[in-house]
Amino acid sequence: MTYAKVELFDQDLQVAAGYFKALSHPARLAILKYLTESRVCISGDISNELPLSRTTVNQHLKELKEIGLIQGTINGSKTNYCLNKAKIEEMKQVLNRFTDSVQLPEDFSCKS
Amino acid sequence: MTYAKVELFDQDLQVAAGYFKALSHPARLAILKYLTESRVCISGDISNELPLSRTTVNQHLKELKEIGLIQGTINGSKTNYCLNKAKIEEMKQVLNRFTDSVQLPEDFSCKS
DNA sequence: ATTTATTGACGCAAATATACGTCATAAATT
DNA sequence: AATTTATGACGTATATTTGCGTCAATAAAT
Repeated sequence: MTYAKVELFDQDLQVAAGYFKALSHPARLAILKYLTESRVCISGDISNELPLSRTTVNQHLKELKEIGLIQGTINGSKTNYCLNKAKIEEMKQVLNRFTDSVQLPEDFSCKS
Repeated sequence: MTYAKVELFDQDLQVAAGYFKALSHPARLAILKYLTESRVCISGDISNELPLSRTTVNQHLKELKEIGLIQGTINGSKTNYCLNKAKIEEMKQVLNRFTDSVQLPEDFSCKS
């Protein structure tokens, strides 16, 4: 998604890696978890929930927004952030498709 | 897993984020995929499969090894790398536990 | 109209990740 | 024994991520 060499890999691996990357920081997991529970909330509320400054949380929100997992709706001077259900479902599919592809057989063992 | 602030989050989020991070680069996904198909192989073989130098691939292998997803067995002058089935299963559980936790209800919609 | 919130954009410093080349080491080959 | 192979450790340059403070802009409240 970011480094030059990344583009030399198969498209499906790039896409999967992109989602994994979006989930690679606990702050972003915490945000998704919080949005799941509250369904709708404003960004300010979220930074109160996390041990990070408002600007840093905002940056994580931006990242999640850019990959499409959440969406922000402007409401007066506030912004309501919530999960993008369709995108989340798509992500789950992509992630499962990958993790399923590394399924090992019952009798597997490391033969050295 | 890496940044100082990461440790301020719940343990389960840290663990999940650690696995997601391990999967956040297509080279590592390609390695896992390749190991799944060949079951056992040497590191040199893998770098031939990827558009990266041997040392870079070695570094990705090291990362996967450190988190436990793969293991390397020294065999003479060669090293046989293969998947650590138990750890992979554990990872899948952790990842699923998280993704399941962001399951949204049928009637969900962004209320602004 | 003037403050007071609420946000996002911008820039900066420090920490990490990525990608490689070079070396050293040990095994296999000649 | 000398050479070739195979690997990992180490160092380095560059790119990206984190984390945060400051500012500007807009909305809300006084």
